[in-house]
Amino acid sequence: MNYIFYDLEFNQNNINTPNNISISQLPFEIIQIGALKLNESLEVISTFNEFVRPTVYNDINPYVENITKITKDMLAKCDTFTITYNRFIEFIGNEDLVLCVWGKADLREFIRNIKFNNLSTEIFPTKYIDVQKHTSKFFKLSKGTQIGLKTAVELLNIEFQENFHNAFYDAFYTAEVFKKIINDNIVPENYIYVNRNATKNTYRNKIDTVSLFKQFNKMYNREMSEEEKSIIKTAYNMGRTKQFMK
DNA sequence: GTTGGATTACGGTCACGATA
DNA sequence: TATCGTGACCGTAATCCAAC
Repeated sequence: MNYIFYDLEFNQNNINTPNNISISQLPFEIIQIGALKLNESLEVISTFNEFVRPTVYNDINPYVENITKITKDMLAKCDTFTITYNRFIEFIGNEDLVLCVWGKADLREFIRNIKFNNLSTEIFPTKYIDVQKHTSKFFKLSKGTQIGLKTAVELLNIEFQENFHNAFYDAFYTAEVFKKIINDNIVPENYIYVNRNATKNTYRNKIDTVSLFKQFNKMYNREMSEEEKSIIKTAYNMGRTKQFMK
């Protein structure tokens, strides 16, 4: 089984350059894919490093440009996502493989970009290892706390070669971290893409507590106490559910 | 069978920390 | 700056069970 360590750099909407694409459709557009293929002995057998010309957010968000050092000019002559994705699929090959990523965001956004470009997700592997999750476990971090890649590299005494926030080098560092923490408890999982926006519950509206308490203040001609506010809020919710209606 | 209290399961919200 | 995942917390609904 081969390991594909990959990382992505994204561009996102720039508030100063509005476009016609709904942010929920494609909040992050991939502008760089970096990857390393390792064999079962964790030896690098091939690499992949390509920039992607954006077609949605054509101007690089200043924040993204600052941390990635990727400029609009650098991407002007690059291929679009569709072409680069096909080359990436060729790169990973047909062998048995597992994707290794630093956090599940790179899986989610990769699939979202594939779907947005009307490409097939059938050929995209679903077997993955979240190296960030296992590294957090390795360092026995409290639940909900995820270690950053740079911190992990420092704590594991991995030699710095390049700056972070470069997809290829971040993939490289992810592989180096993995080599340090690998153990028998780390097994591949199956990734299921969920479009969060599509599953958001829309029937429940938020209570305007400010207006609600203001109304009570007016009715009783005084400020409601914190305890009273709590009771009012609970009673209001009970009324909405009609659970005590006869 | 009905009632009412206790427990459990589920889902929504929020804060936090991570990503680019 | 925008977005998302995770876990804690909270409230509601469903379920269980004892008492009658």
